[in-house]
Amino acid sequence: MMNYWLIKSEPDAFSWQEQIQNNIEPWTGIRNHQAKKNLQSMKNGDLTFFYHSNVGKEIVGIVRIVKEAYPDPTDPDQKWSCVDVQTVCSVPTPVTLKQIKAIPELQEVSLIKQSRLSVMPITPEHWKLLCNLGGITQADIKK
DNA sequence: GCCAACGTTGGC
DNA sequence: GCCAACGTTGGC
Repeated sequence: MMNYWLIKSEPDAFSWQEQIQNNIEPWTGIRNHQAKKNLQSMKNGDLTFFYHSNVGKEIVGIVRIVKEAYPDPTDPDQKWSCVDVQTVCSVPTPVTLKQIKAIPELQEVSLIKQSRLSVMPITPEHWKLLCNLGGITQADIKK
């Protein structure tokens, strides 16, 4: 059973270009309980949108979970979690927040409803729709 | 346990 | 730079 997610990053702090260069990246620094819960629900192979917050405000890429939740090494108390993500592909036509807000079917996505949440689930229906908007094909996200 | 004060995120 | 939304802290 495949699950879909969306993670946010401020490009000034960590951009999609850096993700591409690093290929596999530990997703550390999450300090919110709901986001932590979502991190811990991620399974190897799950696909995740990579969203640029603040600058760009658009979905720019797709990554895959390659290591399930483990203690965040950047947390001295080791009470927060992180996962490892691997670059899958870029989104040919980045999907902007503005676009998403303009589409009635997408009004329920957490990106809009819980604008401060940085790790959130995406329903399969929304995933498919967002892929279509971004020009992502099934072939792009196969191994 | 309530709530005011304060800090952070993120869109505009 | 502003501010809404929301989380956290600390006094009571």
